[in-house]
Amino acid sequence: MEVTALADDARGDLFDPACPTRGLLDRLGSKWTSMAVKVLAGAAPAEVRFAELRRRMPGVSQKMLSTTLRGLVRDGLVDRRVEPTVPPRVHYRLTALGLSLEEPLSALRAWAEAHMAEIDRANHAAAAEQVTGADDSAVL
Amino acid sequence: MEVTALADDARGDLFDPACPTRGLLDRLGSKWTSMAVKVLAGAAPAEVRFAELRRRMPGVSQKMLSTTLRGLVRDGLVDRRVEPTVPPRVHYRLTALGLSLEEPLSALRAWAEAHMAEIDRANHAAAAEQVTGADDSAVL
DNA sequence: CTGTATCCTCCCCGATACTG
DNA sequence: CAGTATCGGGGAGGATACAG
Repeated sequence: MEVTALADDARGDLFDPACPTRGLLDRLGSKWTSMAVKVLAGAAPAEVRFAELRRRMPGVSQKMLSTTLRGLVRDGLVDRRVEPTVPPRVHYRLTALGLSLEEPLSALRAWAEAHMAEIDRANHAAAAEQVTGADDSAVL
Repeated sequence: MEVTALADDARGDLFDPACPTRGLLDRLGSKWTSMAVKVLAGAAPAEVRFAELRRRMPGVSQKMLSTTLRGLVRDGLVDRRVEPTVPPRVHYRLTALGLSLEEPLSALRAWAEAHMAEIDRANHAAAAEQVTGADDSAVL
């Protein structure tokens, strides 16, 4: 692996200071991050083990869960505690910073649950216009 | 181009109903979406023209702005109004749905502005541990 | 049990050029 | 002015195998 250890998980040196939101959304946008935060937040302040975390995130692979958690730990949003047994047990929990993120994030989740169906309908309507020859005057 | 017109902008038939948040974050995660919403929300209820929008989003290309806006229109978050002049003028503004998204989204922006620097520091600290041989006892 | 190492595929996004 | 068409690089992320 050599010197590549430096660039290991680095997602670039962040972003344009004028728009920190992009840096945050790049992270939350990665497929499993928000779900991991959700599960960890739901269990807080208790810890969650790797396998348990995986069970609560249907569809995630070992690799992606590992990668996701490493990113969160690196960002200081999650704490990682290793129980030095054989086999090892690894526990994760949100840091104070991670917990503080849960608040605005849950607001976004609430919006999603309330309005994503509407977005879904808008998409299907747009698709329908395509097949009907973009005849928008008759829609509805 | 043929029948591909159907699949044109379709980002899949959405997502697992159990997690509408993923569908939303997939959209907000795309590079220019959140910025476009921000600019449009800042101008609301006024409309913003394509070129003006582009000026307020430093670094965006014509193609990506066009693609981003098309996605937002398709999702029902943005309205598009064409002034049939020569050359044409096209105006964009958030729909009621788009405006409602701005609320939780601005909360996320506030969190980002308040805490991304901290995440930045955590990342640099993690990088530093790599070069020092993971000696975390001496950090700080 | 909790990871890491490879390989490989898909698609996001940027650059560039062209159109009405 | 407001787009669309095309090409190409690079990274996200899934499958699989292996390790401590």
